[in-house]
Amino acid sequence: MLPIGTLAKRTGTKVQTIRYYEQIGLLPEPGRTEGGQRRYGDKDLDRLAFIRHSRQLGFSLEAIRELLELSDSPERSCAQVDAVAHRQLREVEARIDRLEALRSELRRMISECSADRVADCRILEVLRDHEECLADHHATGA
Amino acid sequence: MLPIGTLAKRTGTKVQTIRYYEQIGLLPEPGRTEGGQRRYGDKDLDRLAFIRHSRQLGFSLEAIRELLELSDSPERSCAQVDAVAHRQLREVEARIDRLEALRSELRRMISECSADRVADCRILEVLRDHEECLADHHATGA
DNA sequence: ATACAAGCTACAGTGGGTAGAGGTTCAAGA
DNA sequence: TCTTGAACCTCTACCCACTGTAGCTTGTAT
Repeated sequence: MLPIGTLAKRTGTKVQTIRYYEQIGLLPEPGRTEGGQRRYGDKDLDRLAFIRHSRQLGFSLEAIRELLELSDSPERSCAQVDAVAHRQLREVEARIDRLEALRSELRRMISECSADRVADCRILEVLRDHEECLADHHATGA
Repeated sequence: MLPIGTLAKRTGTKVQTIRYYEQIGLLPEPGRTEGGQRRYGDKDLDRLAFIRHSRQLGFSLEAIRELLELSDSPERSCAQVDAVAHRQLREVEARIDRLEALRSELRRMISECSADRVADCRILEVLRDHEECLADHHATGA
């Protein structure tokens, strides 16, 4: 039975994060010692590893919750798993598109500025006047 | 003199966001009517437009604060403005790189799964076992 | 005079954690 | 067995950039 610090090291997770996952119901409440310290088994290790790997691939905790539930019913069709993964892929692709648009805007802006003084700086001018605002008014994921 | 709702519409900002910008000192405290309602002038409109354009390009509020300060001293060299813009460009490029890595991982994962049942699902398997974890343990910007 | 849209303040919540205060427990060495 | 000290515990607040709500007040048009 592993204490929380060991679980943390093995999975590359912070101790607080593990407790946070427990708090939001992503990890089950583990057993405790008489003194009240958490003790984990291999199943917990696997589950946490699953969560961390999924996070590394950009899945939200809600999506991970869904994947974990699905993986608990091994006889079901995996179409739903596929759907979650595709959704994630689409989200990543959308973020890339958005960031690539930003990148070219920034590059253009920077390349146009050859001024010395702030008063003539093209960068600031673009930021002030920026006519062709980017399509939407959403956040940029900054 | 414009009330806050008009300013909001003209700049594509929510009313609460304008009050938030004021609260954190990004917008100056405007004049008020006798009854206590905010009234804005053209300078405020310009400043808010600058902020929104910069946000659309992904600049953080801290970076915007810096840009606004710089643009208040028109005789200074614009090298610092350039530096802020370049820093932003590098951040965007880094995020793109990261997301492109995620995208290919996701694509590979999805393409490998041709199972019917959750029990044989390659996607879940990859999430469980994912050996070659991506380089770092940072957040993904999700 | 009245109706009602639009304004006001203050506080809570989002996602995904992270940091710290202040106290307790576990395990190893003497 | 005692003592040390690292690791654990709970609870709370903080990060970013907003967004939403409750409950009230003000401005404006008719």
